Formats: sequence, structure tokens, C-alpha cells
Amino acid sequence: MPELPEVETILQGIKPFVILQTISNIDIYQNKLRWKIPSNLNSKLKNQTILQLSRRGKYLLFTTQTGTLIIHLGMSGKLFIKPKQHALQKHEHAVFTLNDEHSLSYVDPRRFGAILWTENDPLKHKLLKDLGPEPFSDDFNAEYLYELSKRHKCPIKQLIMNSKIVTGVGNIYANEALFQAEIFPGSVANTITKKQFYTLVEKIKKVLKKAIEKNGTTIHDFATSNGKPGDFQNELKVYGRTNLPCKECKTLIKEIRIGQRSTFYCPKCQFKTNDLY
DNA sequence: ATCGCCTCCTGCGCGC
DNA sequence: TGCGCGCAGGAGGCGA
Repeated sequence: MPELPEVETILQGIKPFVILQTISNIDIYQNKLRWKIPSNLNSKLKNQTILQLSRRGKYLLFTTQTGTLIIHLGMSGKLFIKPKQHALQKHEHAVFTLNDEHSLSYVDPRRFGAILWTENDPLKHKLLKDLGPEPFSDDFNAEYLYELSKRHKCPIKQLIMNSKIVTGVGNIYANEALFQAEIFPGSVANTITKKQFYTLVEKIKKVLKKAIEKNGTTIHDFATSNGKPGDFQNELKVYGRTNLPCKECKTLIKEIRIGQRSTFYCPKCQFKTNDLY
């Protein structure tokens, strides 16, 4: 479900409710997620105060005195604040009781997400240590991407969706950024020019920023932590628009598969010069 | 080191 | 209306 803008939207939404709250209890109803929820999570996390809430890529980090709770939402995960004693909903796998008023609830139908605990530096955790730069950081720039692209023969779309290269760019925003940069998604990474990378990096930052402003994209059922849907789906230029006219040139949007993921492009705007297909 | 495919899971929409 | 199929916002892990 969530890409970086959706995760960021959730982070901002729950932050005021979790910061400096002490977790009085953790109820696990299903521990089989992508990885098993650690069986000692309750004993480790109980009575810990959440000092800080941050994000690394699509991983949410809840910092306490003794360690860090790491949450990833996978494809279908949701995290929201609900009134305590609220009835359990379907696929609600974990509930963190915050205080007399609220609890933090983790819902994830497909269970591709993860709830983990570490007592070391979370950034050195196995799953986080090799992540590429944050897309908004100065480390993510055209020169960096251009240098890396020299040793990659994958399609450019797969390059920017690779979290070891840059974190947080998922399928929706990869499609959208490539459209805005007028680059065909199937173009071999090492054939993209430095000039194109300048445009692409700028568009990635731009599209992610705009999506955060709009509280993310709601395609099926993504909801922000207050239950409201995001608003970016109205801005989508190519994603999910197969056979609909391009918003720029009226040419019909095409759909192909790249790396097992649906890929949308305008055959005219994203002019094919160095294409795989 | 990189790539390409598979996998984990449930739900939904489509075509027959 | 029911069924089977393929696809869905992710990404680690494997063998080649």
C-alpha cells in the first residue's frame, strides 16, 4: 500500500498521539507477518516511553529509552490511532496501548509488513543498513545516480525503485516521475544521460513532495491516521490510466510489465530512444 | 556485484 | 450468482 508519501503522512498523523506516551500494553493477535513479531516484544516494550518517531525509507522508527520499535507497512499495512476499547477489526494484528484514551493499531490484510525490535542502532539493523539515501537529501542527486547507473543494465524504472539506490520510491511515484522527466521506463539505466538524470532527480523529489502535501495517494483504501483518504490520486498522470488519453498530448497511455510491476507510460511524451522494448 | 524470478498473504474485480 | 484467474501501493532471498 504505502510508498514514502503515505508513510510520511501516517508518521505526521500519529506523531502528536505517540510522542512521550508510555506504552502500557501490547496485544498481538497475529504474529506471522513478513517476519515473526519477536515473542519478547511485550516484555521489552512494555512501560517504555516513545521519545522519538522518525522514518528511514518506508520504515517507521519508534525510539524508546531501551531500544527501537521498527514498523514496515508492506503492501497493505495501516497504522492508526483509535480510542481505547474500540472493537477489533479484521486483520488487526497488533495493538499498542498508549494511555487511557488511545491505542495505536496495526492492520495488515496481506501481512507483508513487519514489526521488529532492536536494542542497537536501528540504522545498523540488517534491513536498514544498506538502504540508499533519502530522496529529499542532498546525497540523492544527479551525479550520484549517474555514477551508479554506469554499472546497471536494468530498466531505469527498476533502478529508481531499488531501495539500495534510493529509498521510498515505489511503483506509483516511479511511474509518475519518469513521465514528468519524459523518460521511457524501460530505458536501460546505463544509457540515460547525465542531463536526463538531472531532470529525473528533480522530478522524483517534486512528485514525492507534492504527494506528501496531498496526504498521499488513495487507490483502494489507503487512509491517513485520521481515517481520511489521501488526495494525490487526482494528480496522477499515468499510473492506472491504461488506454486513457495522456493529460499532456492525448495519446493513449500504454501499460507494460517491468520487473513484475505494472508500468504506465505515454508513447509520445516518453519518447523511446534507448529502449528495452 | 547484479539480475531476474519467486515468495510471503488476502481481497477484489474481471471474464466466462 | 459463482468460480477461477490475475493483479494489487513491497522487498528480501535465492540461484545463475
